[in-house]
This record gives sequence, structure tokens and C-alpha cells, in this order.
Amino acid sequence: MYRTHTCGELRAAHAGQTVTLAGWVHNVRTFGGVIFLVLRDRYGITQIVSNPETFPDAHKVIAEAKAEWVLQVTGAVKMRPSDQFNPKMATGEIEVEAQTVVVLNQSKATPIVVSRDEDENEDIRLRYRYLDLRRERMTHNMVLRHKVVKFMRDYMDEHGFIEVETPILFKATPEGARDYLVPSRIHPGHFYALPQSPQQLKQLLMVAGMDRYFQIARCFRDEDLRGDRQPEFTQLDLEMSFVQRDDVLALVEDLYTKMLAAVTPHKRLLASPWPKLSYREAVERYGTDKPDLRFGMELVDVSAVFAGSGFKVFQSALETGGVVKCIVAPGCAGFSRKDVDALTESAKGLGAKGLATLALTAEGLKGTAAKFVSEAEAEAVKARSGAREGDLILFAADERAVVNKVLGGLRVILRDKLGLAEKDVMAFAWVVDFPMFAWNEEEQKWDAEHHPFTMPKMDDLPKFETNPAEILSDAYDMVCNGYEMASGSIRIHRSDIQRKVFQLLGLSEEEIERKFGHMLEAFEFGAPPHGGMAPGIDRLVMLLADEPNIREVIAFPKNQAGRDVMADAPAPATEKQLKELHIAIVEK
RNA sequence: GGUCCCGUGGUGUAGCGGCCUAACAUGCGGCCCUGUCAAGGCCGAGAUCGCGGGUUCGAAUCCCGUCGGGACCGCCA
Repeated sequence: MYRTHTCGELRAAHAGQTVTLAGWVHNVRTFGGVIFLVLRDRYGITQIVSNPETFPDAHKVIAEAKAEWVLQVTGAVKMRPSDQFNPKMATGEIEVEAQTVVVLNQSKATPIVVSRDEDENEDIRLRYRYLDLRRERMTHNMVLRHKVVKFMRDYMDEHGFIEVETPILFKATPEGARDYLVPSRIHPGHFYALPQSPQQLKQLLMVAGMDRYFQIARCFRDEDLRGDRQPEFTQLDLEMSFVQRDDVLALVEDLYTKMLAAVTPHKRLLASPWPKLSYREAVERYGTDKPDLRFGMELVDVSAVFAGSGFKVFQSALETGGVVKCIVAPGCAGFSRKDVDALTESAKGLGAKGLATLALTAEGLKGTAAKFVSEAEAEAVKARSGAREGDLILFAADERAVVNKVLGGLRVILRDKLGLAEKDVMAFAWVVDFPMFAWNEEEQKWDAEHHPFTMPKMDDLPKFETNPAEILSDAYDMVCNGYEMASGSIRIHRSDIQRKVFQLLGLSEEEIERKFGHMLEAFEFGAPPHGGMAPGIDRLVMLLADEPNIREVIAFPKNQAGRDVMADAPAPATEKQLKELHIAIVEK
């Protein structure tokens, strides 16, 4: 071993001991004579002190050392003078007097300064990610992530789950996200697909009688990236046999509740037990199926108030079967023209034709809708919405779905603008009773809202023939602070129902056999009732670490264009590789 | 596929038509300094302003294109 202790563990109690540390030079402060050098490793930082008179050989080496050199330092742990304790350092009561110093490696001047958390362009951080990761913030994130995963593994083990690995090279799934394909050398023109999730495999493990399965599973989806979306990400994938919806929810709720207390005790749950909303309720009250419940500002339906309105915008929306809804921005009656214009632009970006506002000022009604709204209508809106003087009411009038989306989006924008959400509150909640199918206007066909293996509500089975849009499913999402954190369902375990779903999705008999024959066949060999869930780990750690995007909690993430800027991937393949894979590149 | 924002020494910013022979901070190099801890002081090196084209007497600054980065919409069962 190169060391007896880490740079984070020496305390007053170690005073008098001779120790050896190894780590990186965090910074150096020279005083002509005495030199202070701070040594860093994953565990922390420790001050090394060197004096030319006491240990001249060590001093010579220390005097040469630059930032990020790797040193091995042996010396005595000494108490600092009591008026020189550094309360900002965990090791701030002691220092190590360098007696022997070995340079294990030197370092060029680094493109980013490791000892400081400066907010560089992310590009440069990613290019030198191994330096970025040396920083305390990133080290902390990696450790936190490890603790989260460790807690999950332990919890699952204690509750009878076994971790089973499933293939990364598997088969393309026709629905859902775009697949990453891997060409087969042995089978020309044939491709494996990387799993979007181990969905089929974990269900087959249930058929196999594994009863309780989990996996810290990497998932791959070839779609455009976002701050909370990477092409590869990690899920706690889990599946259970002989359970109903609430059994799964209860287990995961318990896991997360205990994990939060163990890993990030400074975070508070908004409510326990977690609120449970139906999909419909979530969308109508918050305008989204992943509501941020840390604050109110719920959507209020005021269609009835404006049934006879002279305001053309409202009138025409209502006449064509639409709705008028509003949200109340507290204390925002004084918003400037510029503020309101910005909100209007946002609303248009979300699909609105415009935005009607009503400011409740001491001088009466103001805002774009003021001259079209009667006193009685304003009073009725106030009564329904709880708006008071000083508030700004934002109206959207359109098709129901558009209105919900627009106001839901504005609700989040106002949250950030007004600072309405506390960062240490974790507003976990369940969204349940999702529709089974959604009509795909573009392709004129039904899509599975969750995935095609989701169990429809048994009571809704007759609607397959009459009204598929009304079929609800036993699918559920875990949401937190405006993010979708997990998604799951009770699965179909009967091949007849599975077949019905595939048929409704427009798959031909031939396609069903070719793409899902193995699943249907498995269900004919005694598949148990089962269900599960797949909580996302990246987003969870992002929230727990107070980070603005998931790249900050992934060691080596891709940038927005899906590139690894450190290794420069993806990269062209060689002629030889392409030939072996039977692939020809076609220039556009 | 679309919308918006950004691109100036190693890093982060300022400059936004002539005062720029490009400023400041930090980092880097040298010197001084024996108790600092974002140490301090002095000196120094370091950018033809992402790239290409255009407008202009004159472009870091305006316009067009392009490349790179970010946020968002579409997409993400």
C-alpha cells in the first residue's frame, strides 16, 4: 500500500502518529520558508506543512510540487495551533509535517482548475471528465449515486428479490423508442437491438418462476437528448409474481421512503403515504401526468362562467367543444408588459393561440381580457379560483388537451420565475389509471400508452370492440417534483388478452408471431400473474444531489448531440470492420 | 425536423462600428515573503475575437452561411 490513511480521515486523535498519505496536490502556499500544501483524494483534503530547517529533503520536493501532481507524503500528525483550526476542513484541526515526500507522478497545468468549482462550458468539462470528476461536487455525486444503488440492492435482497442479468444484445421491439442496432457478423443483414428496457426478459423470468427479480439495468433508446434524458440510462428494474398494483406501489414507496432517510436525510417527503392521483385528475388539475406537487396553482375550469361570454376567444373555444381554464399567479398583478409578453410567447410555444390575462389590481381589472370580462364573470372566476387582489389570472381557451398542456407548462415556468418550490422537498406521488391506448393521429392507429404488455382493467375488456380510447390500464407512474421517476404496470399473463392487444395495435397475425411469438408461447406454459416497475436512477440521483441535469450524476455522459467528446464517439468504422459486418456506407 | 440563446488568452467574462496595438479576474511562469488555508505583494508570458463569405474608408462589434455548445418543442411504448 502506498498509504496508511486517506486524506479525509485524520483527526485530533491521530496527533503524534506517523502516517503516510497519497493523493493529488490540491494547492500550494509558499512563504519563503514554510510551505503549506493541501493533498486531496476521494475522501477529503489534508494540509501538509513543510519546513526547510526540520526536513530539508522533503522540503525540496514539496517546493517543486505543482497542482495535480501525485505525491506520497510520510510524516507526523500534528495539532495545529488552536487559533489556526480550519472549521471548513474536516481535517482542519491537524496537519501532517512532511518528513519524506515521493513524487508518484507529475501533472501538466490542467485545462480546468480542479480545486475550484468554476462553471466552465460543459464541453470542456466533458472533454476532461477525469479531471472534472476529481472535483468535490462530482466526487460527491458519484458517491451519492453509489449509496443510492447500494441501498436499493440491499433492500431488494432483504425483500426476497434476486438480481438476474439479462442480455444487452437482444431483439428489436417494434413499438416505443427507436432501437440501437448492432450488426451481426455471423448473420449477414441481421441485427441485435440493445434493450430499451429488460421488459420482455423480466416477464419471462416470472414465467420461469423467479418470483421476485431485480436488476440495476442499463437501458438504451435512440431518441433525441434532453437535460433529463441520455441515450443510455439506468433503471432499478423490478418484477414480482402474484401481486396486484398496490403491492408493487407499497414496496417501492417503502424502499424510497427509507432510502431518502438513509441517504439524504436533509430531504423531506411532501406527504406520507404518497398521494395517489388518477391520470385524468393529474392532467385536469396540473395539466400534466407528471405534476410538481410542491406548490398549488392548480388549473381551474371556468368554462361554465363563460358559457354566455361576449369574449370571442372564449366563446369560439366553447362552441367548438373546447374549455376555458385558468391558473392564478399569486401577487403577479403588477407584472410588466414584458413579463406578460414572455408568458404569452411561452404559451404559444406550448400550442396556445394566445394568452388572456386578468390582473386584479386595487384600481380594478386590468390585463388583456379586462374589457371583455364582466364584473359578474370576474367575481365568479375569483370564487372558483380563489384569486385575490394582487393576483394575475392566466386563461387558456382551446381544446381540452391544448388548454391543459399550455397551463401546465405555464405553471412550471411560474414556479421557476416565482420560486414557488422548495428544493429540499421531495413530492413523490403515484399517478394511476392510465388510458391503455392513445390514438396516433399521424399514423391513424392505436398506440399503447404504456407498453403492449400492460394489463387492461378487466372491467374494460368489452370496450376493445366498442371504444378503445376509454379502456384504462393497470399502469402507474411514480412522479416527483415534475419529473417522471418510474413507470410500471401489472402485466398481461394470458395469451388471449395479449393477442387482443396486439391486434388492436394493428399488428398482423404474421407480425405478432414473428415479433412476439416467444412471449405468447411462454404465456401458454403457465405464466403467473405478475407486475413490476422500473424507477430511473439517474433522475433520482439528480434530484437528490440538487443537480440541474442528469449529466452531472453520470460519470461519462454524452452531450446533447449524443457524442462522447472525451473519446470522440461515435466514430467511423474501418473498412475491415464494415466488411466483416456486411455493411456498406451510403453517402447521402 | 423546428424555435431560441451562446462561441473573445488555459478557464470564466468585459468590449457590441474607429478610443482594441483587445480589458478584467483566475490559472500559468519568475521573484519576494517562516503560519497560511480562495494566502499576500511585485514582474512576466499568453487571444489576429470558432470558421468562411459579405457590407463598410474601417468589423471582435453589422449581415449571410457554416461548424461547435446549451435550453426547449417534436420524439422519448
